[in-house]
Amino acid sequence: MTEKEKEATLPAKKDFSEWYNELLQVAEIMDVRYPVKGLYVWYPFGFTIRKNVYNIIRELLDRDHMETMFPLLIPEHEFMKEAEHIKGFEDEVYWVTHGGTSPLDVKLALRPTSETAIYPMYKLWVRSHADLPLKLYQVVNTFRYETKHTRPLIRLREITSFKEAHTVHATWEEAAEQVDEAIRIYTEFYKRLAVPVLASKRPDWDKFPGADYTIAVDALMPDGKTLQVGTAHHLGDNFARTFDIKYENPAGEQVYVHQTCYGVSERSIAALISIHGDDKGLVLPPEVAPIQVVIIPIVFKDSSDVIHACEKVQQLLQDAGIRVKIDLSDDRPGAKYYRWEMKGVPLRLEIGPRDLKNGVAVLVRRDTGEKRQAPLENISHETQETLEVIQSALFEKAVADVQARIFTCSSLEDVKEKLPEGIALLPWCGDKACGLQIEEKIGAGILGIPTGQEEGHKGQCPVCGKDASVKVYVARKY
RNA sequence: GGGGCCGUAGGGUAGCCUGGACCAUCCUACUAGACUGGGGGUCUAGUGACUGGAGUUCAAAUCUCCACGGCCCCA
Repeated sequence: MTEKEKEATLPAKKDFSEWYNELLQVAEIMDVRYPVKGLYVWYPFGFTIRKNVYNIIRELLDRDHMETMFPLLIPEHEFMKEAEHIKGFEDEVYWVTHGGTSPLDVKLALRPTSETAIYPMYKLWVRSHADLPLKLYQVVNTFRYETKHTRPLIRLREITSFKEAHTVHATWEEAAEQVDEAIRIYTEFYKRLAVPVLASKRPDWDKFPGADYTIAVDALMPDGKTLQVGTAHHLGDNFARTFDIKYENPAGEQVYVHQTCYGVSERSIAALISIHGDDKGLVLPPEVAPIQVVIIPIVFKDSSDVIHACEKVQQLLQDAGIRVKIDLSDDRPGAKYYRWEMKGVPLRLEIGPRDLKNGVAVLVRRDTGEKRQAPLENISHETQETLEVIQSALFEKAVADVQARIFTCSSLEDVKEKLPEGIALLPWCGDKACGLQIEEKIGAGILGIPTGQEEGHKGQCPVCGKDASVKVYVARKY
C-alpha cells in the first residue's frame, strides 16, 4: 500500500479540523451521524474512556463533596428569577411547552445549567450554620440551543457529561477559597489526563452570568486555539438573595449564604484526544485507556504454545490490575498493529515463536514507538513500570509543548504575529474599553489574568499607553 | 447575523449541466470458504445506496420548491 493511500484513512494531524472529525469516527469515540444537529452518539469504546475520565473526577470530588441528581426540567418561574442569569442564557434555552397534545400552564426549561433547579431546594435544605459548608455535585446532561457551528465534544446542543458542583458557604471569603480549591482540583484532574491547563481570572465581560467573578482553566489545542475546559464561579450572595437562601448564624441572625459553582464537561475528552493524538490515531494516557495493553500473538501454522503463552501473560497482567486484551482475530499482525495504534492502546506486547524460544516478549510503546525486549518471567512488573513511564512522559511532553507556545508580547502587532502558534502574554491596564479594543484589533479573546500573578509594573497597555499592573493571556478561542 | 457550496451502500467516489433502458461502476467495508501469518495479504463466491417530502414529466439520482443534515467564506 502506498503512503498516499494510508493517509486516506486518517488525515494528518496538521490538518487538525479534519483529523479531529475523522479520528472520532475511526477510533470509535463518537458517531457523528445522528440525524439531529449538535447531538452525537458515544460509541462503547469512547464511552469507556468517558467512564474512566469521570471516575477520576469523582474520586477527586468524593473526598469532601457528595454526589446528587436534580431534575432535567426547570419551571419557568424559577428559571426567570435571576435577571443576569436569564440574560446570559435566554437565547439558548430549549422549552418544553406541551404535555402530549395539551399546552402546559407552566413552561419547562431543559436545564442549560442547574443553578435554578438546585437553589430552590438549597433554600429548603440550608437552615443553620451547622449545615455549612454544603458541597454537592452531579454529572448530567444539559441542553443549549447553539446556533453557531456545532462540533462533537466541543460545542454541543446536548452536553452529555456536565459535571457541575454547587457549594454553599457562610462567608464570601470561604466561597472564594472554594473557587481556588476548585481550580486546584481541576488542575489535578487534568494532570491525571496528562493535559496541562492554564488558569486565569476571566475579564468582567466574560464571567458567568450572575457571578461576582469567574476563574477558568484552558487547554492549548494543536491548532493554537485554546479550549476552555473548566470554570469556577464565585456567585457571591447574588443567587442567595434571589432564591432566599439564608442560614441562622451563631448569634441567631438570618444571613444570606455565599455560593460557588464549578463545572467540567466532555470537552475534557476533546482536549485529551487532541493533545496526545498523532498521525496514526489516538494516544491514550494509561490512566484512562480502556485497554492498557494489547497482546498480539504471532501465530504460524500450529502454534498453540504461542497462544498459551499469551494467555498466561494476560492472566498475569490481569492479576496485576492491568486492563489487557489478546487480539486473536485472524488478521495479519501488521493489520492488528495499525488497528490498536488507531485506538491509542499505550503498550503493545508481541509474542511469537522466536520470542518464546528466548523467553521474552517484544514491548512497543504507542507514544514513542520505542521497541524493546523484556523477559517473560517478570513481565507484569516490566509492563506496570512502562505504563507509568508513558503516563508521565505524555504529561511532560505536553507541558513542554505549552511552555514553548506562550509568548511574551508588548505590542498588538507582536501578538498578531504570535497568535497562530499559541498564546500571548500582554500588558493590560485593566480598563474594559482597552480590553475590548485589544480583542477587536487582533480578532482574538482575552482569556484573563493568570492566577497567582503578582501585581506590579508590567509595561504599558498597548491601547492607551498607561502603566499596566497585570499581564493577560490572549488567544484565539474555540 | 449575512452569503455560498453540497447530500449516491458502513466509509470514499463517478453519473447530474444535456431527465430514459442494462444487475449502474470502482476502491474500501461486511459475510462465507480456502491458502496465509514478525507492519495494512491473496483468490473465489456473496451482501449492500441514490437524505425526506412535494411539484414538473409518459419518465427524476439528474430539473423546481420546502424541510432536515453537512461543509466553507464574511461579520
